[in-house]
Amino acid sequence: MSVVGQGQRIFLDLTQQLRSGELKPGDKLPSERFLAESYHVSRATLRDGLQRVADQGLIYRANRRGWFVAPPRVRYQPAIEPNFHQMVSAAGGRPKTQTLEKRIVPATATIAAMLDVDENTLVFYLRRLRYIDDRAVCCAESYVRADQVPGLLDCNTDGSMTEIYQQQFNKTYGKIDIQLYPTALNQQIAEALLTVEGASALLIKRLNKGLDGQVIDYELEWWCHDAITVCFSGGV
Amino acid sequence: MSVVGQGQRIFLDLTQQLRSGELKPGDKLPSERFLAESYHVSRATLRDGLQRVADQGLIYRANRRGWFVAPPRVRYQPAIEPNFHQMVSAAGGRPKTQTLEKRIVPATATIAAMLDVDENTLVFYLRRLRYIDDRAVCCAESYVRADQVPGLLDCNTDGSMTEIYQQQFNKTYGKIDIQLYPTALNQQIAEALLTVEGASALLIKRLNKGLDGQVIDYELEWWCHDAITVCFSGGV
DNA sequence: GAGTGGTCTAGACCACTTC
DNA sequence: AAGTGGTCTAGACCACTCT
Repeated sequence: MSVVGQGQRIFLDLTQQLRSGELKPGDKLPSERFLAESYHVSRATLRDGLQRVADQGLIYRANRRGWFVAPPRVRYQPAIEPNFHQMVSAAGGRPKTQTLEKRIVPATATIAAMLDVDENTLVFYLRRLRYIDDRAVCCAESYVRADQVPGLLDCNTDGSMTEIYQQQFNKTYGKIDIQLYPTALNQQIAEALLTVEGASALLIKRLNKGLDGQVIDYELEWWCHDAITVCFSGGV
Repeated sequence: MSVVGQGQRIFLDLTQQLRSGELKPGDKLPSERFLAESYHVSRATLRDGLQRVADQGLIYRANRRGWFVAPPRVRYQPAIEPNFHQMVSAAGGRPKTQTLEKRIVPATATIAAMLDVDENTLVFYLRRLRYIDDRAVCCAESYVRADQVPGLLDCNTDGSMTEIYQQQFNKTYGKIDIQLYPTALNQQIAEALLTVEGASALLIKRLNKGLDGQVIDYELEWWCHDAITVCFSGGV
């Protein structure tokens, strides 16, 4: 099977154009109908090719807006550098955080177990969007123990939570447990990220403890998979 | 936009069947034509629905063989437990490793930089397949410094490399640096994993150093994304 | 309002797996 | 040999974005 299909041909050609710099980060690709015609394929086949490029993280799709060239991935070291703004700035990008929602909610069984509190204990819930260069790349849901950082909801949460914890409550992260799942976006998250339901994503679950070993918060981060490279170390 | 499309309807229904246990891990789904007819949709739409389920990691596609129910993910802690056989056994699965290729090759610029040797230095190259319960879930390419473990290629590499290092060469891993990319499979790897070019995958790059800080090997692991949950810790 | 992307149909042909 | 998945076509209609 060394025959190259049409979808693969388009993938190879676009990949080449992207690597050679003919297309630059942030550029919008021509319309699907135009591209399909230039490759002499049907729109379905063209979209297959585009999807392959997107799976590699070289382009991404903005819902109903078209296909765009993805910027280089940002190095994300969740175990040692949980500060989004510092991370993006260091990589030469413009970070932004927008709080979509902050409420007090009763802990579900799952959340209660993670936070090490009783079910239905009231906890803070935050939903925030992370931007790099005006593109929403991450939607983060945080469940925070109210007893650890009372009054959190009165703070401006459009910056770094670690800074708030430290400056307002004198709390610093100790151990951080991280789980990582390649998965797909549900409708709500997809909408927030201006992309489509089912778009492939990286789900990072973080359980953050204080220096005293007590759980501070539990976070679900839904990342556009093309935006980051996750890095960490182990061993001695 | 609260209208649920056909693809999504199929996704929801199959997800429900999988969670309820009507379909069990390893089961083959009915043929696409049969499913399309039962949902009263075209094959293209049916495949869209199947793809969404696969993106969640609940089913997977075996090239030309059909769609199968995926077993639960195995916890993979690359930073502290690099032993595949132990990991899978602990999770109740049957692990297997098959060496596809072992050769001596000159280091390319990239590989030389990672291994901290001169370009074109001769290094060991291994390509191995990892199985869980007879399903190939990972294709691993290793570049090993010959000066660290001379004679490695004469060993049976169908087991754990860390054990060989330790028992034959008295070498133990010290620091491990890990990078993680959600990406898509190329043709060669896809073929080895009995899946299709472009299937979404998790690429894990590991740089393994000895206790003396010298690089021992550099490994590229291509994982079927549904097979594992990556876990690690950080902080104090 | 024009153009575009999102979704879907109803076929087709081939190569491969399975029986 | 039959059935299946892999790939592709040539349309269609709608809802949304863009200008």
